[in-house]
Amino acid sequence: MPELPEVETFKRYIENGSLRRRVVRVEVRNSTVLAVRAEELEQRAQGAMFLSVHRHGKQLFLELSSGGWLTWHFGMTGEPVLFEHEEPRFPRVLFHFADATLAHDDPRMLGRIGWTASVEEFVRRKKLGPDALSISKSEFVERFSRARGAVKPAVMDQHRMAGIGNIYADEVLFQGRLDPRAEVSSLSTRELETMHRNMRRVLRLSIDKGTDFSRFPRTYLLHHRYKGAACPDCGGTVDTVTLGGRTTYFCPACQKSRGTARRVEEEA
DNA sequence: TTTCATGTTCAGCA
DNA sequence: GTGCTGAACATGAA
Repeated sequence: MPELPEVETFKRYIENGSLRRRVVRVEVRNSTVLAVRAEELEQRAQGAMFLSVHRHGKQLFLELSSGGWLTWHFGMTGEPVLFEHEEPRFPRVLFHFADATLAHDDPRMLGRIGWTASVEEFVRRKKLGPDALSISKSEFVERFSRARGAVKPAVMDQHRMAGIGNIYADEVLFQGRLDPRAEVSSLSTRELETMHRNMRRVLRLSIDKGTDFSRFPRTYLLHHRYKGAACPDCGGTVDTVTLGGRTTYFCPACQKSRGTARRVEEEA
């Protein structure tokens, strides 16, 4: 579930019931999801409280009353679940409060929980770009002006800008009727500014709707991510192509570009 | 049974 | 350094 809007929703979820409660016990069911030794996590979190939550891109940080921050990434299938009796299906790490538990529920175990002394230091070490909802129009234009290759992988590159993943990259490009294969350096400043605006609109709308896709406009492409789907705009058939190693859904009729990122030499 | 999946990382190559 | 591809991680769902 987790791209920027989902992680922002997780942030609010945690703020809404998991702050300032004492962690009486940390239970690690699968150390695969740990980016820190289990003993260290227990030592730092047990007896402590979560004071605040910060988000950068798809990364979450929980401030610990004992000092430093818990780093929490959700991978492809992770999510936080606060429960009292009904345990979720795939709890990998559990923070037990006196009368409730906050769990990292994650079937595929691609998420990671760790610790850092400073959010800034962590962002620097991971080389994460600016957050997609915080980046200014001018910095967006500047950073994408320096990129080469197809526009979609550039938008998903967390080093360039953090927060956009496969689903939202496709949606942002569809909203702007941009070909995901278009050479990013062929885009004008005006087109980049429009992309920045579309990106903010899509992310904000998703957060406003609680990331519930069923509440998204029917004009959105994300309702049409399956083989043979019809484009919500022109009714043509949605096509797929692999970009950045991920399946990309787009409407070849609506999303046309002057040039694609494929090298001419390779086509000869 | 096979294929795919809202992510990240790394090796190998141009 | 930049970009691209494929594989690995690990498991459920279609």
